[in-house]
Amino acid sequence: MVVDRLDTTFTALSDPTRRAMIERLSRGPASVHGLTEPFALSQQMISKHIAYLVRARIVIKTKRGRESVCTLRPEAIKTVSDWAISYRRFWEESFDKLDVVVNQMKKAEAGDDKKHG
Amino acid sequence: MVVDRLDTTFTALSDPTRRAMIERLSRGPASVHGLTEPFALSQQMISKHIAYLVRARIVIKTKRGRESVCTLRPEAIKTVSDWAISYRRFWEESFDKLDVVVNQMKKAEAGDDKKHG
DNA sequence: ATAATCTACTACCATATGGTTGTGGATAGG
DNA sequence: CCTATCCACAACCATATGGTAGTAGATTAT
Repeated sequence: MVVDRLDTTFTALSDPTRRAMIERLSRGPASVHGLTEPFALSQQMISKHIAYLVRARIVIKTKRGRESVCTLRPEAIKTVSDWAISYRRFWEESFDKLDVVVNQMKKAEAGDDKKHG
Repeated sequence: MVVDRLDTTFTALSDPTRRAMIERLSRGPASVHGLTEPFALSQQMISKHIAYLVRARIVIKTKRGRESVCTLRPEAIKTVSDWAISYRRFWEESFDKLDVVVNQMKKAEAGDDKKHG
């Protein structure tokens, strides 16, 4: 079930329009029409973009009369965060190593004035 | 500079082979050949996948003799984490609301036995 | 020098994606 | 009922991407 949702999730996130949609939806649900206005794109393209978000289960669409209301799924975004954070140890270690190097350089510089002429 | 690196970054992350490469590289640098073996893909495809990671500045390639050594850029992964975490407030609020709903349901259930009979 | 190894470059194919245009269905409002 | 609005569906196009096959360049080993 949780299989390769990461594929469709990251694909959905690779487009700036869709990320902007997420930003918009993070402030509350919106209809397809409501999502069309700010983006200067055709209604068809907006629907297509929404389809990618729905496929990745980032967004849920609900019929309400003649409108389709789009709602953001918080868990989906958290999934991305979880993926990245699983490498937290890696980048923190790297930054620690960088600190060590920087400090060594500072020490070397401090006792190294004569060489720089 | 920081422009739309998110586009290429998320595109790079949308493929399971490339995510596996990142996993591999998070445990240390590797040559193209070293990355080819575990994946049962042609050398050409591996190079192509690496190209996507390089384009997104997730990986850096360095020539060493006849080899190309690939190194992971920790900052790149952190960028993804930062993006997701920028919505942290959103999903935490949502989960809080969910908690409220769940608690209300529990309360309702507790004093509601007669209706279900 | 010759051969084996590591990598890049090119051409080629199928599918996915961003985008347009046209249209039809369903609902809301006059 | 008639019309405007909201949305979906289909056809179509250009480009990007996953993948294969063939080959050539550069470095290492014999």
